[in-house]
Amino acid sequence: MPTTTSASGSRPGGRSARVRAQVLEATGAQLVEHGYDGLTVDAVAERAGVHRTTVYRRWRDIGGLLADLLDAAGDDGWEPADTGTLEGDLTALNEEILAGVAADPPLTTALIAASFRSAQAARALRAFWEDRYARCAVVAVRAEERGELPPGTRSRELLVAATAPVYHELVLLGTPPDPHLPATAARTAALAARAGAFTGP
Amino acid sequence: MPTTTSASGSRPGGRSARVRAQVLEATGAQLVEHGYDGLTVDAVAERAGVHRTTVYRRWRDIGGLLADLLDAAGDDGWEPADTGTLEGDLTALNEEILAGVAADPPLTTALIAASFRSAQAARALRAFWEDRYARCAVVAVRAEERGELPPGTRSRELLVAATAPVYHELVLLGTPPDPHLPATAARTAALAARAGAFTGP
DNA sequence: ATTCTAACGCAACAGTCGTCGCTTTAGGGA
DNA sequence: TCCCTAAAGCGACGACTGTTGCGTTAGAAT
Repeated sequence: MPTTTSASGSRPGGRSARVRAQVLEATGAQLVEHGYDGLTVDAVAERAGVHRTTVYRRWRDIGGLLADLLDAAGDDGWEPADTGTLEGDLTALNEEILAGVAADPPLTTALIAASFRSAQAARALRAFWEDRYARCAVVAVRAEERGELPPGTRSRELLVAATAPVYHELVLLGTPPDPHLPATAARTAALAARAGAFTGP
Repeated sequence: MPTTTSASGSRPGGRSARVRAQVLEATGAQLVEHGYDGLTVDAVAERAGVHRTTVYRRWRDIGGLLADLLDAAGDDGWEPADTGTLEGDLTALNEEILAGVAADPPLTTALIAASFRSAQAARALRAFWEDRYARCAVVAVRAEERGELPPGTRSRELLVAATAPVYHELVLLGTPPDPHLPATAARTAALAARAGAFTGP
């Protein structure tokens, strides 16, 4: 997570960039240590050694902070695992999701919660997810090349079918993490995909 | 939505019940008219013609109000539609979900948002959903009886697989409502179920 | 080196949220 | 009918959030 990203304003060098780096780092640290409820603008500002008004002016609210954090995080070089089978790839993906959602501190949940309070955070989180799904398209491509899938399979639908149950159980239904939920959801989606559920008009 | 439910306290008659009815009705009306952001304890109290502290003492926060509202709503006689086919039943269910989430005012979204702020609201919402899933079990039973499904299909898994993509797309990913999302998600889940994805160990 | 200005620091402010101690009232029981 | 008490009313309070006007500073331009 590089913190040297240049600010987009007209004075990128020196202080602005430094303040941004300090504040974003403080945001992440505060979120990790005290969860979403402990994530107030005041706490972040104090932790970053910066005045409250500076944060309010540049980021508007906590949602803005998280959005900025997410934009930076989205630029990492993440790629889906390549296990050799469609079901294996989807399972690995779901296991990452499960680990992320069930993690302590609940970073993902905090971001989702924030997205309900801040349109800015919501946009950033959705962009992050869409980017992730786009990167995962290769999973379907590989499966097609191996002959595991009918040609023309719509990767996004397949990926949503595979991952949605994990999010749904953990985030919305609040069921305790089931260690083989990732595999069963992946298997179900792979089965449907092989049967052609995501091809055709 | 009957508002004559008796309060569970030790003084059920008269004032307590009247206040509860007034406050719950005001909560619903305020939510419908001004959305979740306009749903403050103060606004509800004023609307109900009741003092702020009364609301804070009996319901603690907005989450408590919504939880109480949900408990009342869960007692309706809702039943899943019976269309004659598994896929039809699941599609109808998904269409109800889509309508609920995409509705204006966004009642469902407001409840979900509240569940991230209030553990009480979260519990109530989850109980509501589990109750709905339990009532939907009959969909799988009917399908089994028609020979559409292998015996021993786990209804909850099937229902989650069918409905999760709808919630995921609309609530988390924020994609605009796709009118045939309900049908495609239902078809996918039904396909997997027929192939035995939800049977066995 | 000097100047100029975008960005930050600062203090005071209004608005909101949730709590507390006390008083008043309604309604159930004798 | 009278009393007793659970519940509601009331005002004040502290904590937090977000804004504004103004002074200060760092660093970019020349």
